Amino acid sequence: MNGKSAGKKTAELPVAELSPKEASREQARLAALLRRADIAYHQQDAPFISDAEYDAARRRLREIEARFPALARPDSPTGTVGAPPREGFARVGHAVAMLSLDNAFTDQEVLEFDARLRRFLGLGEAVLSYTSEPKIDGLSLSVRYENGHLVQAATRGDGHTGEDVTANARTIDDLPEHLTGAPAVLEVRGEVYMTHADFAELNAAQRASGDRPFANPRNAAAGSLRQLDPAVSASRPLKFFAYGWGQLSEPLADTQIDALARLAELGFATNPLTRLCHGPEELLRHYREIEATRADLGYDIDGVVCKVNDLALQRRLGSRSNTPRWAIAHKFPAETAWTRLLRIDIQVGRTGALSPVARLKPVTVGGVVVSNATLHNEDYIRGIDASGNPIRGGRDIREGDWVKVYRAGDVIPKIADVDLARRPPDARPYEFPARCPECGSDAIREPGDAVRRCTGGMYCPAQAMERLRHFVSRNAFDIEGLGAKQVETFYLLGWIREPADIFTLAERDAGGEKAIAGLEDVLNRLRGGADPNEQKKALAEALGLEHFDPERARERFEERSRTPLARQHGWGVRSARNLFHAIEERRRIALERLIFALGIRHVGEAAAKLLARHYRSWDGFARAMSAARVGEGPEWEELLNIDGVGEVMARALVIVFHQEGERALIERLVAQLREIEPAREAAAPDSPIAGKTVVFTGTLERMTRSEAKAQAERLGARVAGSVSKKTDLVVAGPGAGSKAKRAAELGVEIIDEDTWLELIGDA
DNA sequence: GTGCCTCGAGTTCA
DNA sequence: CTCGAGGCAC
Repeated sequence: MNGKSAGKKTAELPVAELSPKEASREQARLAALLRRADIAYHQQDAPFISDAEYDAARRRLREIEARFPALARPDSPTGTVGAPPREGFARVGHAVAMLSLDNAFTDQEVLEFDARLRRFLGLGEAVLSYTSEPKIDGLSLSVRYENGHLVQAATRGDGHTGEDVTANARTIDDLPEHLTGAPAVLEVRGEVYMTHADFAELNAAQRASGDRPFANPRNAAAGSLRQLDPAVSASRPLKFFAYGWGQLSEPLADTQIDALARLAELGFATNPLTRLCHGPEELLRHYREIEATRADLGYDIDGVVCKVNDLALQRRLGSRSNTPRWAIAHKFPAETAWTRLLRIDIQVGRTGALSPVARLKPVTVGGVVVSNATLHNEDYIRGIDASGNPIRGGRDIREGDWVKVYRAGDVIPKIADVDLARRPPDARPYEFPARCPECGSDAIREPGDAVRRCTGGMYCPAQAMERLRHFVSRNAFDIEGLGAKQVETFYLLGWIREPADIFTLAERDAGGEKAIAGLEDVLNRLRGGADPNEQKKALAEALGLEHFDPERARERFEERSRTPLARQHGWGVRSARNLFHAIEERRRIALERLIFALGIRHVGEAAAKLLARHYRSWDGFARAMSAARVGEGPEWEELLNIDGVGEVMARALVIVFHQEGERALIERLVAQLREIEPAREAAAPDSPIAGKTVVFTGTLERMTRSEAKAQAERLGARVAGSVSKKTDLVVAGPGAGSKAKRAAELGVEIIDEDTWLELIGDA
């Protein structure tokens, strides 16, 4: 700048032009201002500066702290500096789930979306209005305001539980700290992103400081928001577009477009390209407009989001388990790249499924280097199914081919095309192995099945190892310090061949345990003895040394305390002990985790939960499975009658409990456990439906079936899939058919949805 | 038997 | 994230 700038008041200078001294002065001024403002606002309820001025001051202070880290003080009112870096982020539950969106890739799919909604709503030929806005390629954030104050910010996570990134979110300029005239509770949802310009600058700085540059703006934004030290986040140029909301104490508006306008009024950035569109043709036109300007936007977008404008209609349409019915993401075609397919490998999964994987000449697709891609199954590689029909997306793929790679959903690498012109003349159609490449057993394909499976069962090393990995996975036994990698190592060492072995590991490692006990003895002697010479003598003796020598004593000490495990690379005495401790703790396990951990085919997390809730205890479950016979008898009927269990799953369960090898494996495991916690008892034993068996049928209008089911279970009822003598109550919506009829025949009480809601006291 | 919808299983890379 | 398939309503 020019020499005059020195004469300007410090408060007016851009932060970049401040000398360290000026910065320090300015920092003190701003900190004092903010502190006074906070007191006036919170304690005296008499603000003397506007929210905008407050935010500007806070932003400036943050900028100074980011640029002059030496000035950062732990008591800074920005609350962003000096906070002790934490282990990770606290988990936060979302009061209103953050759902993901259904995708559309073609115009056709958008037209179908519109047609589906009009059919669902019974609108006939009437035109539905939608909002249409760019889909920002960043990461979703939910920001909670209470009485106008920003109190919490959370990432999406799995949609139900995210991570608490409040301190970091406070450093985003587009997020006001205070709102005026907002509902008492307001959760704003939107996308955190980084512009191309900021991204380039950040990466230049990363390179200059020797740090690794980020692959793309989205990764940079995600990495910046998930910094453990908020001061680092503060120095990153993150931005935010609001596009929706979660929990609200009062509605924002009657339509999506007005709600967005309201958010903009409150001080949030909303995307300027948002339009109201009448009917699907306008949606498609807007999509093309946005596609045309995509390159000039200055930030990444990966499509356009269409939402039903009328919020009352949104409510009527409701949501499926993971996606709202009233919105769709119309995605741009994914980026692709050509590369050479070097080789096709076969992997063997937990259930014995043989999956072909393409090993590729590494190639960059969408900023990420890809060297593997899934090829799904046998038919996919041949491009035709078993009956000779071409399959969707399938190609005749051969080793040596040039292939076009893309990342489905911007994540999973897949093969989109094969360049036949460049196919090597000697390329042969890939011959899918008929034997398991891991154990040599026959690999067969059941009729109607898409995958070929190894028949080696628990005797196939690949399957055994995959089953162990599944056993220790997050929703199964989840043993700290025993991840997929560790089990793999232990499996290869021969220490763990089946789940029960995990629990005898400590015992078998006991050579070391004894040594540790011996060392403790030595330590005790050291602490007890008064005479240093006596101590040395005692120590030498305990370590089997003739004379005391510090170096040799230490060597011996280490050597003695090393058990087989502790001798492993990356392990030590302490980590081994921690592992054994974590394993001990898991001798107590929730029933549903145990059932899931068994890795029975078709029995995933949801099914395991169902079974645990139904049978209540391990004994009840195991006895029923052992007593059941496929296709007949009361136990079989009971199993099938669980809502969500069909014949295929029931068969898989019963068969496992009747195969000698599998059964013995389960028994060996259970013998190692101390306590299997029964499924949670009814939360409300005094509710009117506690202990009753309820069946839902027909269309429920006020809630989804799964919501109704979850609610009934919370209140202590069992939800069954079909009506029998044991059914106490049938809740029938419009369109109920055979089930209501059968209930009437059996004299079971039938009520409608409203009566049901009244009954459970939630009208 | 057909058409949702959800779940299970397998997948990649940072 | 996606595909295939199980389960259920119609």
